[in-house]
Amino acid sequence: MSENHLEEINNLIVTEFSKTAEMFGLSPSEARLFAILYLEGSAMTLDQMSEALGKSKTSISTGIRSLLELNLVERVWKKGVRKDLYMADENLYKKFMNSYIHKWLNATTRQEHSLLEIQDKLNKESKFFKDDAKIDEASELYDKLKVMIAFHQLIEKSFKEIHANYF
Amino acid sequence: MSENHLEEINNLIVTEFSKTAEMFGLSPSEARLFAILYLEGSAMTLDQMSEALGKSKTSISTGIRSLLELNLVERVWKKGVRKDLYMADENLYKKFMNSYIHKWLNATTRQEHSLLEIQDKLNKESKFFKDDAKIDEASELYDKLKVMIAFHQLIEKSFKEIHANYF
DNA sequence: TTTTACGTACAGTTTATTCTGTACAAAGTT
DNA sequence: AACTTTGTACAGAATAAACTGTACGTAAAA
Repeated sequence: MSENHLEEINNLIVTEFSKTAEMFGLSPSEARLFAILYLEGSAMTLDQMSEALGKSKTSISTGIRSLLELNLVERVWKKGVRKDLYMADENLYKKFMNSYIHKWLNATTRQEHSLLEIQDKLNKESKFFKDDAKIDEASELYDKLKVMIAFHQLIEKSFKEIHANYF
Repeated sequence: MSENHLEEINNLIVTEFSKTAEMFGLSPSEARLFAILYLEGSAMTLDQMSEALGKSKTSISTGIRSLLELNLVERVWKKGVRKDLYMADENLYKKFMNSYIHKWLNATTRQEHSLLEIQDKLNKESKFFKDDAKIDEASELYDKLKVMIAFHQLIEKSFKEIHANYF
């Protein structure tokens, strides 16, 4: 009886916490996998997670790989255990925020870089424009690019500040 | 010739900027729609966007609705124009960040609330537990819940700070 | 060495998302 | 009034994402 209650509450927590993980950019299935692992507290094998989620081992395997790449989960080793063991970091806030901020910083600097390249390209090409209409169009594009690049720089600044404040 | 070049550069910018918009949680199609609209600079009709993206008007219509809900786009009115006109806000940073932060704050407070309710439920139920194992399990769940709730509160704090710093 | 267990690549299937075309209501035009 | 035009609801089609089962390489166990 009370077994069921705990089971049910556990499920509620997993469901709710999955939503939070989704906010951090995890897909619904990655999120649920992480939630299960986090709530378990200790290391789990692929089979255990497969059992807990009712999904194939293959599916869990790819899911875990994503979480590893995001640095939200790590493989641990335990004496005498042959299967791979995986564990969610205890320090939720730190891990999630770190992973998230880095994802943003990576993406935004990369994108800023791309925009700078485009800007450069536009610069070179627009030298050959004679037609006034084209020159105007190019100049408008140029302005937009400037704004977008500045936008990226602001984002970078914000995320760097969060990072500096909390870690 | 140079027409093509501008065309191409425009397309590069749209593609690159879409990725940024995706970081803010837009789906790929929403992102591209926004990028088109933003880069255009002036108001566009559904038909124009449909043409520009090579998608059906129905598709644009639903896409625009999403962007409206996210408050990233607004409907504008122009004398003598019968069709609906939509425009992306010029102030990228402000709009995106605002939309983003509010999305986070909404979600995280809602989720925190849910967790508190679950905590309450667990509290009530665990009063009836006699079995030691169950009591331990309940207490572990309780601890996890506490951590998660604290996690949400930290997130809230972070996002409120960003909001305060920038607006 | 042979056997068994484990994890993942890959192909195919299932499920979810996105898109299209038709139909229709609301508003504009003649 | 009849006739256009415009936007969206809805159902079905196309596309993308998630999942499964089989197959196989690698490593531990017998």
